[in-house]
Amino acid sequence: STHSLPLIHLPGLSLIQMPVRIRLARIGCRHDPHYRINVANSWAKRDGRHIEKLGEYHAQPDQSGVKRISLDFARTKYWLSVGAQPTDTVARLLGKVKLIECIDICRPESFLPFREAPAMEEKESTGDGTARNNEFGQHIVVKQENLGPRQAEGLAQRGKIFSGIVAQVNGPPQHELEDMIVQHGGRFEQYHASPVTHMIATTPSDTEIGQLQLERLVVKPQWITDSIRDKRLLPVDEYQLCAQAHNKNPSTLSVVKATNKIDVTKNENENENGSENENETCRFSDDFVAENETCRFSDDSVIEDETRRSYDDFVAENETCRPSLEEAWHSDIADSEIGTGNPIHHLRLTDANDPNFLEHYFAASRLHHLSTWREDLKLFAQSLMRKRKKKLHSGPRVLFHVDMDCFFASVSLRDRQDLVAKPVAITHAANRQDGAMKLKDSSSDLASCNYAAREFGLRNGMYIKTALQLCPSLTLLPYEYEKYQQVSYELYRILANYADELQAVSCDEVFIDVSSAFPNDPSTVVDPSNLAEEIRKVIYQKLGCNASIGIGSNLLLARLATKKAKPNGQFYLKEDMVSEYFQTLPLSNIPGVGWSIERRLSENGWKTCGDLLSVPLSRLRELFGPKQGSTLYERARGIDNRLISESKPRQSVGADITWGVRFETRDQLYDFVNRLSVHVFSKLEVARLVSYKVQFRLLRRTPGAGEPIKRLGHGECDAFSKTRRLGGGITSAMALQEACRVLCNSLSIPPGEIRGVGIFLSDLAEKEPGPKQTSVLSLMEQGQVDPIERVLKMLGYSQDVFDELSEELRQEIISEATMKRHAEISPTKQCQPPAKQRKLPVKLSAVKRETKMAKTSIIDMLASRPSAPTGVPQEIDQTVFDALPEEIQNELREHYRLAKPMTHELLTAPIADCIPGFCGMHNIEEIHKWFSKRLQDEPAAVVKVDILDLTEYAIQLVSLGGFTEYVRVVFRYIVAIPKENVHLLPTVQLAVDKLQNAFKSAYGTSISLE
DNA sequence: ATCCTCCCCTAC
DNA sequence: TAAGGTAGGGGAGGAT
Ligand SMILES: Nc1ccn([C@H]2C[C@H](O)[C@@H](COP(=O)(O)OP(=O)(O)OP(=O)(O)O)O2)c(=O)n1
Ligand SMILES: [Mg+2]
Ligand SMILES: [Mg+2]
Repeated sequence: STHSLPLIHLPGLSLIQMPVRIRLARIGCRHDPHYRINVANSWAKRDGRHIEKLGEYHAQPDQSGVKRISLDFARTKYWLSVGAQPTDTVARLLGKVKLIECIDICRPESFLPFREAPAMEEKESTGDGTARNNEFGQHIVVKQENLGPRQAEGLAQRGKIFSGIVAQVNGPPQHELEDMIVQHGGRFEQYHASPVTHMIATTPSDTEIGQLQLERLVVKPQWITDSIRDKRLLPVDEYQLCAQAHNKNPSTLSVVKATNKIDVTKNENENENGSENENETCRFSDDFVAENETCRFSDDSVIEDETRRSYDDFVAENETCRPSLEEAWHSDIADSEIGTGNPIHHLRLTDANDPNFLEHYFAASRLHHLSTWREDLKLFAQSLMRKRKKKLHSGPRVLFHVDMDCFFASVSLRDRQDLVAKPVAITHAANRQDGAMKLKDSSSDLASCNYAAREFGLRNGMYIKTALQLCPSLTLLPYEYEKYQQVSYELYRILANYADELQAVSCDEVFIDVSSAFPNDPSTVVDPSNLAEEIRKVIYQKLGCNASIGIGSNLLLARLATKKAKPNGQFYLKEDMVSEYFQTLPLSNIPGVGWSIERRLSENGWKTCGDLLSVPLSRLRELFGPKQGSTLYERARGIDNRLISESKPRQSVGADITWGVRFETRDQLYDFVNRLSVHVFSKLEVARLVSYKVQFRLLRRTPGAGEPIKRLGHGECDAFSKTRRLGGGITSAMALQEACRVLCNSLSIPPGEIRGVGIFLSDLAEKEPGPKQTSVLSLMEQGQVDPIERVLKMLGYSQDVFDELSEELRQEIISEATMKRHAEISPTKQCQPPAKQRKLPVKLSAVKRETKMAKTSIIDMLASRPSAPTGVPQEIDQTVFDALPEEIQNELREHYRLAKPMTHELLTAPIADCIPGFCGMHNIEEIHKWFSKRLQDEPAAVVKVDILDLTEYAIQLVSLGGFTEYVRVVFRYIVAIPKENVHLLPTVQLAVDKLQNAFKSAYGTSISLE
């Protein structure tokens, strides 16, 4: 029966790419490594989710010196027969037990003696496995049958008790429970942050690992086992660990009701004027606001000096003639509150007055993710391309525009093969508990829908209620941000292998220049489609999702070609096709032509690119301005002179919240502005930039506008902004808060009217301008930095400490280290080192004076290590130590002796027992060492959890009180991580935000680097 | 001319 | 319930 699987047609994909692997997953502890032999999607993490377990392999010999392997022969044969690819190691194991030749032993779970370990050098077994000679390295050819990637069918045979269940297992026996869940149709998540439907735990403490589980359904493991026993999904009631955790208490419920009541009233009001419609493309307003009226509040008043006029003054003056009196709904809120005596905002957790609003909001916001990923990926792309040597190519340009098909939907559908052919959409509405009845009113956004859904007219960005009208059978799936991010970074890595140049566009979209893959001679005709095909195959194989590729000789053509290529295809828009292709191409298809410009064009009767051919350039410039006019003129003709990856460094850093903003008092507004300031300043710090200019913006509900169509949305609004330059730069979060408060006051908008708040910093400069770039980075690129590294390593730190030093000190270190290196290299200078070394100015005292980070970390390192016989700290490489000038050696020894009693109190903190991975660690050096190793050994997804764990630990210290300096050291360490590991930027920003939040709620102020 | 401030628009 | 963010291009109109 396993061979009558339905076929899925996947054009252009040969079977060899079936992305199902048979591979090892490491389980067991450090000293008893053993491995599970799993069937898994090739894009899954090594120890992550698998489709089916086939057996186990014990790398350590047992007492009788035998290494044991257990294997379900029948299932293994089945998987091989449908094209699952064993990894090399597994192939060797299978070869050893002769399964590859399909011997007819079919004893499930049988143990076989296995005397020699195969080599364990492949990626999946990073553990402690030492590479050995590979005696079993014969290549195995696995029979490919005509089945395509229907890998999950094996699982279908087991029934789907847990279909739709996403569990996070916290207590033991974790792996076994996860296995059971997967084998019966469910899924599990490893990370605290991931959305799950059920948490499985034996004791309440198991759920305290993260702090986000408060609202989750927590059930005992028995629920799993009993459900499997009864072959059906049992109700959770009797298995809930702690009913409180899931059921809201009655008082909360009643408040929710009260809130709804008000919403109903508001909705009724809205239905009468109901001016906002969903098809509006302009986010803030339907109509253009008359010029010179946009700032009427500040214009009407006689404010000259913004700093001298407080908001209080404004309110006092306007108390008697409040412009908002006519705006009924605002009074409604105030009235109901007074009437019930029930301060709603205290209990309504979803709006901006919740102190944790930003954290929760950002965690859930797709557009926030999209934006931050884009910035991070720009840097990641740079770092990827820096490592590749530049190829020069003078032949014709060949540009690929690579874009994942229905990205969010595709990622989710990897694990839901049953849904691929059905219409599917990714949306927050998928998390709704209540029935489908209410979904048809949902104003939740549709982020991404698959192509089956698009046949019904569904489009990204629609409201769910609209989508359901067009397609009642639509399946809704929730966001899975972790996965999108992982796929994005992997996509970039893959494409960097093919690219001469690479330009990040978004998390699912990249331009690459692949010209050098083709001959210089323009007369030779080579079809770039083959290369595109190959890249798409690799993407599918590695990521399990389809990409489409547009090919063109400039960015515009490549971009337009992608539209035609989709889905799951490629298209070469050759230059000789341009005139025909563009004649009928709607102008709205030109990137940069959106809703507004399209309308202005159509007002002149221009709809297609062909229509613009007869319009003189001068006319277009007259109508649209010099730049936009010229651009339109060129784009309509297929002309695009932009160069790929020609991007300036970042020009601005900001944050903009236009959802959930509902203030009733001035203090609420200020509190929120303060929290947003902290966030923006920490973004600036993580980006290692300084800024000299603040722009503050408020969205004000347009007078007379109806209620927003989107729940807690901004509705129809006008935007008001003020800018302020700070000569000395914005030096702290508090300075930013002050600046924002001033600007906020000068805008003079009643809090109840505000629907959005934005803070944007510009006039940016590198935090340590000049020297940092020219010295450290360039030296590192030239490979001249090793002596510095040795010195710094010896000090227990690397680049991050170095960058904290003053310019002079760094310069000295560099010059000395460079000379030292030359001395080492050149034998003729052997006589010189003593003199040089004597001058080496890397004095610990100077270093310590310069930075607290260096001070604390060095002293801490010294304090935390017992003395070696020579007086050399054990962790310092003796040869490195010996190579140091005597002066430094002495200084090290001296500090080593002195430091311990002095600093113990300051620099040790309670052991973080509750944080996995940090057990027993209580000083920064241990943590640093741990991270250095993890950064080297572990994939980003794992280090990411480490960082979040460390953050949790720091947050616990904060809530304990005290340990401020220690937390600061941890904070600085975290902030420094992305400098060498750009791919961790998203995590670090998240961690920093969390830490800042915790610090602020404990101490009322954010923590600073200094 | 060029810069500055306050916007608007666009893309994902 | 719902999570409508953000960086960059650019225009209008005033100041320099
Ligand atoms: N209004 C939008 C547009 C996009 N996205 C997110 C979800 C998309 O999956 C992702 C990529 O955007 P694309 O424009 O590339 O759209 P898709 O990849 O979903 O579909 P397509 O096949 O058209 O590229 O960005 C979003 O959340 N909201
Ligand atoms: Mg896409
Ligand atoms: Mg895209």
